[in-house]
Amino acid sequence: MRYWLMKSEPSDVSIDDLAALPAQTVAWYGIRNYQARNFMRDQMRVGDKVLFYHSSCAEPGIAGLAEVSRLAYPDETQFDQANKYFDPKATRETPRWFNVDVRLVKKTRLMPLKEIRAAPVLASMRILQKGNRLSITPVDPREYEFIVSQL
DNA sequence: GCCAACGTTGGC
DNA sequence: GCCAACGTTGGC
Repeated sequence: MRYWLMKSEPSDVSIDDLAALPAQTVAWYGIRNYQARNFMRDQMRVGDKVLFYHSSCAEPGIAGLAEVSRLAYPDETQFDQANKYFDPKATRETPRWFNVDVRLVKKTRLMPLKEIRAAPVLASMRILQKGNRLSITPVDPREYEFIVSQL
């Protein structure tokens, strides 16, 4: 089993939005970065643990725990001309983008980015590295356990 | 809104 | 295959 940190803009899908969705589950649509896509398509398995992270907002940080509830499948938004994630180069026969489903495990207190940054155990997390923009990153089991212990 | 960092695109 | 230009991310 693997551990991940997945960023979501709360103005798009917040932890409360996730809690309000049917089955508290969301398709992680709209990923248009190959490295992040490959993590979902090639490495994520049902049951993998997810840190749900709020980004691009007033209080960035970890907002809850979630898990992968469905293996990667083609991202519907790439086929929808009206969608901002539409990709003219993608076809049903050869989809380019994939997403998993993510289900809420529980909403937690918000663990702010500042607090993550202040913890020596977490110093090597991808999210803290300069210039990191990847919206999906692997998390070390030790890092995951530490974070859960702080929530 | 600013801006550093990075990924992607496309002309050559 | 190089690399300049451009677009995006995301904290501040």
